[in-house]
Amino acid sequence: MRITGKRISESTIHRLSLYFRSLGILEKEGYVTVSSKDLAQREKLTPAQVRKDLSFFGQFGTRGLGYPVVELRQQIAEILGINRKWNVALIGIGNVGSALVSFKEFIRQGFIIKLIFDNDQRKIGSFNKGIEVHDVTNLRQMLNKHNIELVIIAVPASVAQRIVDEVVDAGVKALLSFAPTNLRVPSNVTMRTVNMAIEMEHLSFHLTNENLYYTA
Amino acid sequence: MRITGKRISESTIHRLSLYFRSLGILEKEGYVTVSSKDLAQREKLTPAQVRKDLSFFGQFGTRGLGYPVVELRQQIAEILGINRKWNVALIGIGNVGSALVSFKEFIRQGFIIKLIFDNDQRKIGSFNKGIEVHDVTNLRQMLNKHNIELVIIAVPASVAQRIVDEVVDAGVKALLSFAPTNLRVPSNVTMRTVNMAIEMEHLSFHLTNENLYYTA
DNA sequence: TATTATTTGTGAAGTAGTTCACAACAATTT
DNA sequence: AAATTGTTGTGAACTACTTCACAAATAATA
Repeated sequence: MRITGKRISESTIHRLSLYFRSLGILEKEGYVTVSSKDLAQREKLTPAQVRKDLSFFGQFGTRGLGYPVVELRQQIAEILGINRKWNVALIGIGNVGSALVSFKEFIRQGFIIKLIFDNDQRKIGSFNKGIEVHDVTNLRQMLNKHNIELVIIAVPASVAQRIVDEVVDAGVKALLSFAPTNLRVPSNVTMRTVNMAIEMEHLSFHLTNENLYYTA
Repeated sequence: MRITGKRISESTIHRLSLYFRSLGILEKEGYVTVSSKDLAQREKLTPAQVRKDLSFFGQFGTRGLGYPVVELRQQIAEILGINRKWNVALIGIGNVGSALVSFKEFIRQGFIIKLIFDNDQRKIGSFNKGIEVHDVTNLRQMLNKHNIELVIIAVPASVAQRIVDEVVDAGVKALLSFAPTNLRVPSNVTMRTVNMAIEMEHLSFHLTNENLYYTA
């Protein structure tokens, strides 16, 4: 466990993900070191922001030279917890669920979908990308049996809270939800929500209020 | 055009979307008015935050009583620009694209997918949810002809920037991208990016650094 | 009608996040 | 080997965002 004593904001974590990706590209391009200035430029940030973000977790750079690309990438992977595999379950194999199963980036990052659940008898027993679809009735015991650490919720809004409660009850501490509804989880559980309608609303806001004075 | 003279943060816009959804539920539940306290509770925010957010755009409430549910919802719809229909084009009808076409929330919010594009000859000419798939070669002229105001990018990372450039060139001012790569647009164009791998990395960060002292 | 209870709207205060600016240090050049 | 250049790491300053706190206004009650 890393002890920094300093608060880490969600924005910093988000930017670490961005740095991780840029460093992957830099590595492919053959760069050995990279300066905060270059990294900032690629992500449209300030060099100070990059240095500050990294400084929360240690001193990775060399003055006068910059950061070692391969090593920094590995360090960030460790910080983000993506230097290992995670057992993931997907609940709901509708349109969104199907797209997620095929999302190659997940596998590449070590997020391995081990189990798929649905409540539709026509889907149960079928296979998606080689993964069998299980009856959601057996949710809790299956999650435990397969040591699932991370669950993706891709079910209709109407049943989402019930499923979330069961998942939390099974001891899962991290959820990614695509259900367009407010879901409650205990404070020791992390849940992130992806709501594409809200993303669209940001865009329509900007189109509608083109000349409005707003911040980044 | 609304002139507030004050800066509106992206967080405020995001919360307006949340309020809009809560107000829809409140309306269904038969509430006539709602206090900032109640609204805040539903979204796990502070009452002051709710009032401050709304105050950027006008005075919608009545002291001692609260906000009129139906009217406030309509006002927020107007602010967000979702009191009308928007012509949307979807580029790339792979896994993600297919999921988006079926996403009912889009239609309900007035985001109408008018055109679908792909570069795969086997898909061109076929129909998805009643919408024909067009050859991406004709992108620019089709976008103009159909008055597309908003484009969703669901193509592989490798071709995303080229497509984005064409879309921008066609005069589109708002893009939603699902391509897991850094894309550049001019400053007068709004682009939002949904990257599910980054969402997963937030989760694995929290699982990995469970006891780390971090901010909301 | 007067009094009490609510709840908004907002300036002020407080907190969090970003950028500045420079000492410290490493690499390169002369 | 000294001087110059480049770049990090970080406290301080600044900016943005959130919460506080209360006057003002309305509704409910006596």
